[in-house]
Amino acid sequence: MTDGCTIGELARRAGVPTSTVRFYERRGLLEAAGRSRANYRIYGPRAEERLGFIRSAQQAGFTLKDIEVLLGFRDDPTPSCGGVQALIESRLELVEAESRRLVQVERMLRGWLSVCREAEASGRCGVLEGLREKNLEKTGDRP
Amino acid sequence: MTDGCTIGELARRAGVPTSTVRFYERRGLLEAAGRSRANYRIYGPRAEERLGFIRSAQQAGFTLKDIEVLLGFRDDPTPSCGGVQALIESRLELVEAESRRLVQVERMLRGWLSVCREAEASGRCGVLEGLREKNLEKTGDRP
DNA sequence: AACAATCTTACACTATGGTTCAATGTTCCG
DNA sequence: CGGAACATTGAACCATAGTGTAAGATTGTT
Repeated sequence: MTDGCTIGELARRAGVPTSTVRFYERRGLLEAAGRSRANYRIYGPRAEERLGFIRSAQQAGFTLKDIEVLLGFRDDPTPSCGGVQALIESRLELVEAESRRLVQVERMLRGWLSVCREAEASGRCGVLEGLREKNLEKTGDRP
Repeated sequence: MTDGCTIGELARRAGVPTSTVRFYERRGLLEAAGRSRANYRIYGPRAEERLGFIRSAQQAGFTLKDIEVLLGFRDDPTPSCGGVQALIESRLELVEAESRRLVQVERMLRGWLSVCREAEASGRCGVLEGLREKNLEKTGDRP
């Protein structure tokens, strides 16, 4: 018993509600924690790290399902690393694509805004006319 | 009766399933279409444009709820344009923030990948060790 | 001892954006 | 005429990622 904290502590450190921690356990992302005599979940630093990993992976856009796979690779000393690599690569591609898409979206929104402001300057509300006519000038979306 | 197409036609043009078109109608995003004698929905070019607008706005990350508001401003010649502008501006900020975040995520993923590849080169699968130890080197996430 | 805070469980519910189904009616092509 | 392809409806259902609730046990503080 060098350390070990309750679910509330762990959740606070990770910045998630306790309900989420329990939810991850139900989903099998966090292994069932040890229990205190009062049946409270007791977490060690490994759980904290694991939870941190989950949140990071989530930030990267991995679904919980993907994260299950990633965690599986961490847990299992299998020599076939290809699966993770593929997963990460494909996520990277998606992120890159999304990045490019957001640039287009940004341009679109700025366009809308400028229509809005021009119109404002000239008294009328231009959002309707502007958007009605130009629609969005189809910012090339085909892959 | 210059033109007017069925739901299937409209859906095909917009690249969505017919079920989605009906769903949008249920949600009030598309006004109830006119009907043929056989009670088929008949759409004109305005509906097509409106559907296009919805999809574009969705691409920009607006929720259907937001889009309801945007469409409301298009429909209603109210002189108070501020609401839309605010909506668009706030979306733009979110998109910018997300753009920045994705750059971080990209770096993170590349980091994971390089660990992965190094390890591969040296025979072991490094994803576990690598990710276990560095976790993700906390790519500064605080706003 | 009393009281708040924290923990336990199971189950139900939320929001978002649709999709699927069954039963039935209509239109088009050969 | 017949069958394929399309249309109609309401209702139920899906995935994702949780959140909320009730009812009770435990722990820490005063």
